[in-house]
Amino acid sequence: QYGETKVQSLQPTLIEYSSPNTNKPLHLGHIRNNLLGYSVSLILEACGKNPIKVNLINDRGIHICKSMLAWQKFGKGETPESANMKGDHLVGKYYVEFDKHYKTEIQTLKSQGMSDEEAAKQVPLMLEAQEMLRKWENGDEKIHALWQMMNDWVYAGFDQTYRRLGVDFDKTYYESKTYLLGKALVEEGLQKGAFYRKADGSVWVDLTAEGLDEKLLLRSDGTSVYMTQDLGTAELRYEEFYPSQMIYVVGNEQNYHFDVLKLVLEKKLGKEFGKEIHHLSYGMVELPCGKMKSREGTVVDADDLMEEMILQARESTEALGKIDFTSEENSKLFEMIGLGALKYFILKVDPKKNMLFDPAESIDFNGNTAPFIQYTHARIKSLLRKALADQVDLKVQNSDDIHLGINEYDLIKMLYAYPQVVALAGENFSPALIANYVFELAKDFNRFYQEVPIFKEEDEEIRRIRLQISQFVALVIKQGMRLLGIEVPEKM
RNA sequence: GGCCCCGUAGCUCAACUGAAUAGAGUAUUUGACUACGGAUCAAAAGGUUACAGGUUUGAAUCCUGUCGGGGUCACCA
Repeated sequence: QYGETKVQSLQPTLIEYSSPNTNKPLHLGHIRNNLLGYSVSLILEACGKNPIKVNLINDRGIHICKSMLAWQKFGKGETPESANMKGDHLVGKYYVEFDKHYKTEIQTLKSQGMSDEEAAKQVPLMLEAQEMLRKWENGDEKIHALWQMMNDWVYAGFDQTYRRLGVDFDKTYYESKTYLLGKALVEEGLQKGAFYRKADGSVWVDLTAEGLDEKLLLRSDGTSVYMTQDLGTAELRYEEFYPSQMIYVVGNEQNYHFDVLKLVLEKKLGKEFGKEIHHLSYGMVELPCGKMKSREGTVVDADDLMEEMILQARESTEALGKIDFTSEENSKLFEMIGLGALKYFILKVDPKKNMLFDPAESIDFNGNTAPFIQYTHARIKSLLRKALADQVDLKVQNSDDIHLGINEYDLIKMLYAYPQVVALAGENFSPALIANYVFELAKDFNRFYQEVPIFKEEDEEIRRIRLQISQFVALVIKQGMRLLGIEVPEKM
């Protein structure tokens, strides 16, 4: 029952993760982000904290206008229904479409003798997109209707992806509603003399004394930038929840951004809550060919990947000839194994580190993998079913006078360590610690299982002890895997 | 170029934050009771922890330098 306590009166711990853009579907990088955020929230909960999961959807800006414009120009009224496509994929298709036309137009301009820079400034399609953004910001009704419609398509798609991945949120913020925040803080900083205004009206903060650069906080036209919004959003959340900690699950490419964010809040503005911000920075998922780039089509799509994993689980299971279940049980099992393998593959790596994903070799089902652990669990459950059928009483009668073998001793020691592992994982925000522990436990059990007879053991008392150890191992495996967001089957 | 992160078996990852012989998985080779479920287990082999110095009783871990890889330095988010 580790992990089931939740003290409501505790100050909450805010954890932001996922934070997608609404111009394209989720990919492998988001998967690492989502799995981490969700798992860390479960681990914190198990450590007696009160996590609140929040998502901040980037639903406005030039990139969304690109998709909108491309759809308007080339879409011929296509909808997710008419195209028989998930909404996020459809919108993503037009984002790519925009880029294609953009490149053609820029080529045309260059062939007319323009320089790269000149051409980039004058691409008609880009000018139109910028015009669209201006209209959006001025509240143009038609543009807002289009924006709303296409975003709704995307949300429907995201919901499906999130649900399949098994993650959720307590609260969702939309950037369209928060992007104006932070201006008051900028004003405050100006009055304190922490920031300064340049001749063109733009506002800056000088962090050169802290070893960083000068950073823009407000454009010369008075509009806010990413940093401004993040300052404002942090304050908003602080006032809304009074959290003891605010965790941001964001890739390590934004380390610099968060250094600045903390510095500005803590040192420049003297905000206490700046201290409570923690950037849970995770490494990138690299492909054998290098970094993922959406424009070059080298992204691994989240939906495709999940589908592929589940398919592989099916094939492996059928190859092993284990299909004496009903078809409904089957599909549930294949999801459990396929998604389990994917989640474990990603979570077992230290979050801080970059990791490699090779689609060709795909994800193994043997060795240090979720299916291995799931198999161990299923096997123990099978033992326990047999014990139940044979009406074996698991209760150890006389625990004083028992000689444990080295295998039993090791397993018991291992089981005892579990709460410490969870605590450590909580302190370090590292699901990997739990993954590695559970794997060790499963491995130790398999050795035990292989080397030591259970039902064939003649001494009744020893038999009971072995069964009980098995039962506990299964329990801890199940609990540990649950903290990774991975389910574990009764049989497989 | 400035700043930040990383470099551990062929490959993918560990190493309780400075401790004793650097561990797993995978790939390779070999073996396992007519099975309590073989998606398992056992064994062999695989390393000068990128390199060179330094600190320490003790370094993969801390410091300095070199080489190699990545990130970041937008009036994008």
